[in-house]
Amino acid sequence: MRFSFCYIPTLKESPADAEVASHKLLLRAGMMRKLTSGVYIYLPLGLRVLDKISKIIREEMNAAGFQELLMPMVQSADLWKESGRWEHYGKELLRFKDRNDRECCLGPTHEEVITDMVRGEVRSYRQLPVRLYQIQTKFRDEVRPRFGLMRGREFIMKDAYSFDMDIATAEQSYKAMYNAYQKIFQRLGVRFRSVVADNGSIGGSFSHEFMVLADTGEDTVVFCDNCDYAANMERAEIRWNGNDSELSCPPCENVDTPGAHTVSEVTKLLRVPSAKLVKTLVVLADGKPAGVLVRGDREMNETKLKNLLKAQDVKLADVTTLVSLTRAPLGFAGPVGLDLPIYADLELQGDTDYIAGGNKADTHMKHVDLHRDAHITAHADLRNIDSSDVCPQCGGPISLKRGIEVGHVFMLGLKYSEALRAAFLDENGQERLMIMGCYGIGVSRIAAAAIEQNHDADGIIFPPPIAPYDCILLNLDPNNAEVTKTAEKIYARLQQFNMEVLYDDRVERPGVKFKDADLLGLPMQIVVGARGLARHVVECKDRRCGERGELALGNLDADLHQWASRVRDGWKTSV
RNA sequence: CGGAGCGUAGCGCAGUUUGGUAGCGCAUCUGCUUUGGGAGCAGAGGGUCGCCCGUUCAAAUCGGGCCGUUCCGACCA
Repeated sequence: MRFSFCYIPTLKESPADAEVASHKLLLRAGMMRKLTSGVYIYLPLGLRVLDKISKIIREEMNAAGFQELLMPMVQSADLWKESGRWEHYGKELLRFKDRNDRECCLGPTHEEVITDMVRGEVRSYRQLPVRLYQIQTKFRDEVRPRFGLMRGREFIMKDAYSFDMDIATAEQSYKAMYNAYQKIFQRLGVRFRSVVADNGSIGGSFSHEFMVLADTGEDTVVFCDNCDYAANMERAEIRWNGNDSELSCPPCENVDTPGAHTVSEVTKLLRVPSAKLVKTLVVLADGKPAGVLVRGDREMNETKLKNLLKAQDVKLADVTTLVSLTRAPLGFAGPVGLDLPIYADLELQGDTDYIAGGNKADTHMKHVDLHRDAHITAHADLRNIDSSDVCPQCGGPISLKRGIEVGHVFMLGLKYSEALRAAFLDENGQERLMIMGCYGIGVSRIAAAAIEQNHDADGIIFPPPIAPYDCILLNLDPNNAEVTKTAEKIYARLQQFNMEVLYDDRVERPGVKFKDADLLGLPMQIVVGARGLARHVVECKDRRCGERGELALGNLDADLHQWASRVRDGWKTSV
């Protein structure tokens, strides 16, 4: 493609509203523009990247036995009411009414639509399994869109769905997708890990996430340094050694702690480590209040609590509710005498003699023995794992890293087939519900994640599999007949080799072209200029490592091939 | 939803404190020179200062309301 024919509006400066590298660079490289919050126009170059990603996904999905279809973005509310998600999905579901006053929504995901279709079609176990996917625009009215393509409201997603007759074949579908995802992310050229994950509002029985590792990731991922354990922090279990201590504890008593609302204020005042404190959090689980106890140096894990209480929604109680329940100002809630169901973190079963809030202004309580002084409804794993914990699988040391979720596979079980009555007759003529799975990949998010992982001060460094072009060819002096003749010849030759080339034939100064070439991040640069021609060579550069070389005009084909494979191989070893 | 910031030419910003003719850099257009890492000189075009209401002789500037947008938090597949 000739640059002079292209719409590639590059920018020298980053727009002020871009915060992270991928957002800035996608804008600067002329790959996208913002229309409104969380909604972007994909410009020609950006679209090529999305197409490359989609092509790889399609190939692996097809190879895994899934067929592509395309479902509508506009959906009727009826199906969502039937599944129960019209009430539970929350404000992310963009709802509106059509001219006949019928309630509709924009599809944030398609379990309802596809299950409705399949239940109308499939009657017999002979028709199963059904394995389908689509690549389509989704809309989720996110509370806080941010970081450009990383968390948009409108975004492109590949979503796949499987319907099986029994658990065994459903697990085959799941396994097929898990393996396909491994291949897809390997082929895309991103550094990633699969981790055990929580099912969240999609529901179902178990799931894995595929995480691109990058500091700007919004998720925290836990890895074992010894074994293959890897999990999302939301989900990472804590190994508790169960050291029930029989230490005697003196009777509890109040202690004045004027103005000490926070754990750090209390520890400072009483000169004790924060591990000797019990933090009492009052939460509302689907509107019902409950107390949650974790050690002073720990963080509560909302996902674990939500799963324990089987609640749709868990949040910290607002101050008014808190004050009326504890009869004390914020910061002085405690378990003793608190008339609520109380859930305590596992490790609080062990030691005794804690300091806790006194449910009274400016008062804490010391020598608290939770067994003796409080009514604990249940003990459970309710806190976030941290780097002082050990691997729940092998007991080895763990490390925490940031990740960007680019894929998620779910075993749904009966969640939707039950709600929407997706049933079939088995070989005995018995009616049974289909076992479902669903599998998502954030196509547009991958583009952002890949750039987060692969860029430098000069611009993007595309992994070759998703680069919009394989190569950029710079004609440094379009007014020089000899230079132009050679550049045109190389341009034609590259195309004969089936290389995708962006030919910079613009009447611009060399510096402009060099800067744009680095910014766009195409893997290989070929430079045709008078200096090189005087020595019967053109120059080339590997964008990734910056290595430069020369192609002899007399041996062009062979030299080109050698460089192209060098750039490819150099990339592979760096992933 | 809570907190904070921002909104002035296509982009990046100054001007707002202390009201008085709308500015700078980049980009764009014309001409000349230049031509291997975002050129130089000369000239030109381009803005209802987010919107509405108010105060004032006079509002980008002061007051009120609204809208948009970004960041932090809460939330999230």
